[in-house]
Amino acid sequence: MSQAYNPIVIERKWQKVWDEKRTFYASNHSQKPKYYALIEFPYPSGKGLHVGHPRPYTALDVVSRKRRLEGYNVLYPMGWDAFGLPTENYAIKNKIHPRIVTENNIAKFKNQLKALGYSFDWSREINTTDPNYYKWTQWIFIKLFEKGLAYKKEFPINWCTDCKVGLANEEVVNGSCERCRSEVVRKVKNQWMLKITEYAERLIKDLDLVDYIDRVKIQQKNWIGRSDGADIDFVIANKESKLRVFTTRPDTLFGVTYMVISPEHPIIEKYKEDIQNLDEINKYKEEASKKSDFERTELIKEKTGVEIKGLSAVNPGTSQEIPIWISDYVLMSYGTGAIMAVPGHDTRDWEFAKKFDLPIIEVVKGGDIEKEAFTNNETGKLINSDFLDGLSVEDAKKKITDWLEENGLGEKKTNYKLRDWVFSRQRYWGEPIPLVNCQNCGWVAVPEEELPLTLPEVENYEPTDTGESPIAKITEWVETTCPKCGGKGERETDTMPQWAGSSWYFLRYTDPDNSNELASKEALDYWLPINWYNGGMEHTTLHLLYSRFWHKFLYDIGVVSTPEPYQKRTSHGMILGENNEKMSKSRGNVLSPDEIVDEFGADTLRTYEMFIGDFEKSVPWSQNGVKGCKRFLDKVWKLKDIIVDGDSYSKSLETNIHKTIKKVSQDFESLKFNTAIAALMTLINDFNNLGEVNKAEMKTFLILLNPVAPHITEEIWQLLGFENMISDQSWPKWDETKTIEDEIEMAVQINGKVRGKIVIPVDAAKEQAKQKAMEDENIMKFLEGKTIVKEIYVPGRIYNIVIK
RNA sequence: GCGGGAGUGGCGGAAUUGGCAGACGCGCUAGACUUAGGAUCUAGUGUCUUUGACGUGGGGGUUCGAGUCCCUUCUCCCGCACCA
Repeated sequence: MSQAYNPIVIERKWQKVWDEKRTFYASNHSQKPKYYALIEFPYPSGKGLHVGHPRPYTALDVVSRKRRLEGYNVLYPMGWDAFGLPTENYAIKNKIHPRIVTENNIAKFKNQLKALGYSFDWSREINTTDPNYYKWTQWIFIKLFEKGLAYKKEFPINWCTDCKVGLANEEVVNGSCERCRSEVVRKVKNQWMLKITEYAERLIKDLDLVDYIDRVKIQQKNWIGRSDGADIDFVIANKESKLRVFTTRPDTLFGVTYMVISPEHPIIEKYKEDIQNLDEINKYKEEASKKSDFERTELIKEKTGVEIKGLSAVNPGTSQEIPIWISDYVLMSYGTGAIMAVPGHDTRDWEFAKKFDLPIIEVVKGGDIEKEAFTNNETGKLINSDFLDGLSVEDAKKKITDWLEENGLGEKKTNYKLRDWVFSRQRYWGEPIPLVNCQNCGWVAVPEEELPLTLPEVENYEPTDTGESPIAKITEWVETTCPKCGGKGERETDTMPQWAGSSWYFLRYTDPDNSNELASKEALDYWLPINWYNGGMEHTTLHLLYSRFWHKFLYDIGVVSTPEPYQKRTSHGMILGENNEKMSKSRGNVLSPDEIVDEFGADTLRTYEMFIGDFEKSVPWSQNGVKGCKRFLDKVWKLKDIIVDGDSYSKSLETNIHKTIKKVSQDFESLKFNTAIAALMTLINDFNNLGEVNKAEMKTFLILLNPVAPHITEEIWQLLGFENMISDQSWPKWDETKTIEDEIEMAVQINGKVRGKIVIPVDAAKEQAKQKAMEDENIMKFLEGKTIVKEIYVPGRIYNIVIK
């Protein structure tokens, strides 16, 4: 009788062996083909890991371990995305330096991760708060600045009233702070911005170059929000100025019966002398400005607006004079801040026109514009539109755009919803923005040799209500000399957002200790692109988009050689609490991996994380499910008791083994970890039903299971006296011809209903199947007295007899 | 409203893409072993009026055959939200 399965002892033992042997260290110089697998590095919060974290980590650990066995030089690194507000808030509350808090949290996270036996190359561990790291974050910022992609702008930003910090558009959810759920208000601030919009088109187009799951591509495309149309100039009657609008439906030009401009539109100020109802207009403007964005979106039901009396525009199609209105449903931040209103064919314009009794003209036939706007642009035909009459919407768009361009009235135009990235944060725990403001020279970059520009020590990290970073109070740090002219200068006191350090971290892993460059060209060229990157859907329009932008910029300045950082992107579903609710401290359903490891072992946790359900969907935790996986590993452990000699697969198991190799190999590649494990469970049931397993079969089984449960499989391998370690073996291959059973059980249907089963050779002819079927009592019973009308025989699949 | 995804046992989920629905696991039932069982093993487990019928959210259709394809409809989840 063998000893009992003791995961605690076994797991510590093998983790030590892997550490000492540097089993999973990746080499930058290898004859093997490279493979770079990546998961999103965690933010080391004080709470430690919860059982949701290991899901993606285990998945790519499985892939990484499989790749190594397949002969690849694999890089699977880990690090810490450690700048950020929670740490700073904790530091403020407990009066501990954020650096210390970060260190402690990292130590905790690292211990937890180590206990799970991941094949990370720990020699490449990085930390975004390490000055040797953020030196290069600052360096990239300076490059962006030098290329004109970082600029400072007076800008109404999203200000979180609780965090006291400006937020990116991407960080505002339903008018509140993504992090703390507090109200977000508009606050005009001078902010550093990054011109991500300059890359909008490439960020869409280059999605064609990569293999991302569809929902990620779609979400990014929607976020960037490309729309094609035209800019059209409307002359303001009896004035020099023109009112430029953007429209996606230039074809409806003849249906424009009025215009609407945003309350903030500069034309109002310009022609205020001519406006007869200026008081009314100003009152409306004031009310609009008081509304927060939250209110604006909440109160979308009823449209409001005021006609600007004294000004009117001329429709360039019809040459008729049309009124100009202001309304807050037109946003200054998109397009030109003015629209041409086509109430017949735009829902919002239709509502507005109905409410204010403005004329509605039908210019596309096909709907009933008395009842609602007709917006279908596929079936409609143009009418009441002069030279466009009779054309389809698509053709009319082309023709009118050409006409506008020929007559100097407008031009083809593409707009994007994507906005530039608000890059300033008024907090302490972030990378200092390495710029100096000089009275003579303006903004000047800190010279490269002075990087990193480190954070100064401060008395306290409290954010200020004035919206200034706590660093602003450290005058000896702020006051400096201009790097350019040597005159008096002041440092920028805003810091970078949390997303900065994570926008390029995957590059640093390739060469983490380099002090001359962010990474050597050689290392970057060797490892890039990342072959497989898995991460959360919540980062699709944040980190994933930002890092693609930075990577493209680095590509443009010759730092990296691939236009895209990630060749493949997948995403995991969330793990919910047992009560089917999102795990959170307030709900009290947070589960730490430590508890599972202590009670069942890391291999059980890893197996369960992979077996729990569809990898891409969210799924509730089940403690019983964990036990089931422990039982499975107990069974694996006990296989030692039924092992027999044999250096090739036995006849009775050969097909099963080949089938399992195929299934597991393929499923590990396609995120179907659950069915891969199910196949291994089935195989072990077969072993037990047979009462024996030979050494050749056992070896294959252990290697197949190894990526999921690495400790127990190495231990059994050693206990059985097999050569070397599993990590030195090769991934088993399957023989396609051997995955097919010689004989199969085939269902025999009568009129589509299963009435019997026959056992026949897989490649048997119809006659043979028929003969067998006729021997079946039940089938004969159904055939009795009936005529066979038709027979469908699909070899290896089905035999269906149609009778009357 | 727009975009994306999903509806299959008591639960998590399978189904070679049009070919035996419910693999695998959990749970449950019975039995064995046991001082004991929240351990282990064995057998069973979609529903029903059980030689059979019904069954993949509902309704219709195509087909020898539909969870899978087509039409229609309902429900839920996620993302965006007056983007002209």
